[in-house]
Amino acid sequence: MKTAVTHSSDTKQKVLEAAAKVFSDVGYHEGTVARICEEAGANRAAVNYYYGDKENLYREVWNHTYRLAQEAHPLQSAGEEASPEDRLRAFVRSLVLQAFDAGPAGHFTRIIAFEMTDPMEFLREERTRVLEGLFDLFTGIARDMVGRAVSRDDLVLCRIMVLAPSLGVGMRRFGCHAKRVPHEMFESDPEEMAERMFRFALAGIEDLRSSIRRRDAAGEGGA
Amino acid sequence: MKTAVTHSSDTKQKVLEAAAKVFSDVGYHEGTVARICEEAGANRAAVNYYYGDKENLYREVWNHTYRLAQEAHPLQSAGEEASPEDRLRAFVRSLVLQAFDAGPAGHFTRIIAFEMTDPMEFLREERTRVLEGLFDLFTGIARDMVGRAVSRDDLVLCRIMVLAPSLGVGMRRFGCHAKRVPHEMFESDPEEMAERMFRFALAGIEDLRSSIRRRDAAGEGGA
DNA sequence: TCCCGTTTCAAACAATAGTTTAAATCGTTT
DNA sequence: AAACGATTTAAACTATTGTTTGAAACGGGA
Repeated sequence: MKTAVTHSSDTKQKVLEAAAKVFSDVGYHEGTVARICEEAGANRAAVNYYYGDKENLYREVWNHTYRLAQEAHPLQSAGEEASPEDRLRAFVRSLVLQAFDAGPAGHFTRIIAFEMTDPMEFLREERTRVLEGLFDLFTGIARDMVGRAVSRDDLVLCRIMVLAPSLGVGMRRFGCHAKRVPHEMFESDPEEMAERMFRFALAGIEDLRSSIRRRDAAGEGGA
Repeated sequence: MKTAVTHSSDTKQKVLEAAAKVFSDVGYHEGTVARICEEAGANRAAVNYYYGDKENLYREVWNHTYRLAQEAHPLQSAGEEASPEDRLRAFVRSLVLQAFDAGPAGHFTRIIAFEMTDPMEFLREERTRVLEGLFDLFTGIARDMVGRAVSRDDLVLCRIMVLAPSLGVGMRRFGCHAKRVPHEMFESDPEEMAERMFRFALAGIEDLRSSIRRRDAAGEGGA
């Protein structure tokens, strides 16, 4: 059977992988189809032939690299029954390992970084889906850790203090002047750095929790 | 006197300000000279006439907005004699206030965000100067807070955990799906949020310090 | 071998954006 | 008012880039 795609050349896949590499390296605008096709060893017309246009290729890269990152370092690894602390540890660990993955699974973190500062309008749907999932997952963990009396600002505070470093760690330039990806940013390995980042965040969250307790106690006492 | 520039039209200044707004909004690539000149109420050729080319205009915008941000919320406000805690408080506060400044002084934070993910090669010098100053200033504070036995990784940890949120707070998209600048991200005012971010960071750093003490004590005991 | 759909390719095309140019305008000085 | 330099303007120019096109090459059935 499979009448049509008999010798199914792997050009399509090659283009996708090259695009993932290029886009994660220099972003959508500077990632020209000429360069992508060159790195894929294909003709310039390959992008349009297989993916219609550049925007659609970018969409496919987004979905593809997201899947790769999730498969390599899934965010939901700690089950629902685990303690909030362990769930946060697993959460931070996954993001950091994704960021430092030197292979294709590491592309997604850098693409997300581009999308945070310079969101592509045509990717709104896909981006929103992923980001909302990420934020919701984290918010659930933070809510469980801080306790019932958590306010909206408390959650935003946690989000900015935990997510910004966890995502930003894969960003260029945080290793001061790393040329490209800062894999040599830490002397210790990513696993250990993830654990240390988790502990830093944990201390902040526990401090927040106790300050909320004080705030509530004072509020009840004064009322 | 002033033979040449007698009626010195303010077009040059208008273009600079429009460029600052546009570049901080959509970045270098999407910030076309056409749009900049339109917003400045000037002719398309104004950029080249007054600034030579687009790259040079961007450079001027970088320096100009940096100066504005520094004048509005100077980073060195706490003197050398202040306690490390107070210096960190002032440091975080300045960055957060810069990020949330709704006027021209707020542009720089967003331009820096673009430069972190997508650094322009031709800006290397200027960018390095600013970033190195920022990193060095923070490193000095962190070193004083954590103590003598601080390692390189300790400092990188602090940098990523404190700088990423302080810079990232001005980034789009951290307010989940804010259309553009997330000034409505917090319910409380920037001053209070800065204080809370400082306290969160402080807890993390103090935890780090005590864990280093334990590490050293164990090391000496075991040796 | 011939046919036919698929894939590859080089060239042409169209759109965008930065830059240049030369003429026109304006304000000041003489 | 004439003259001069500085500024503004519209149009042309150039380079880049995404896309389209039509022909050529390929590979497996009939």
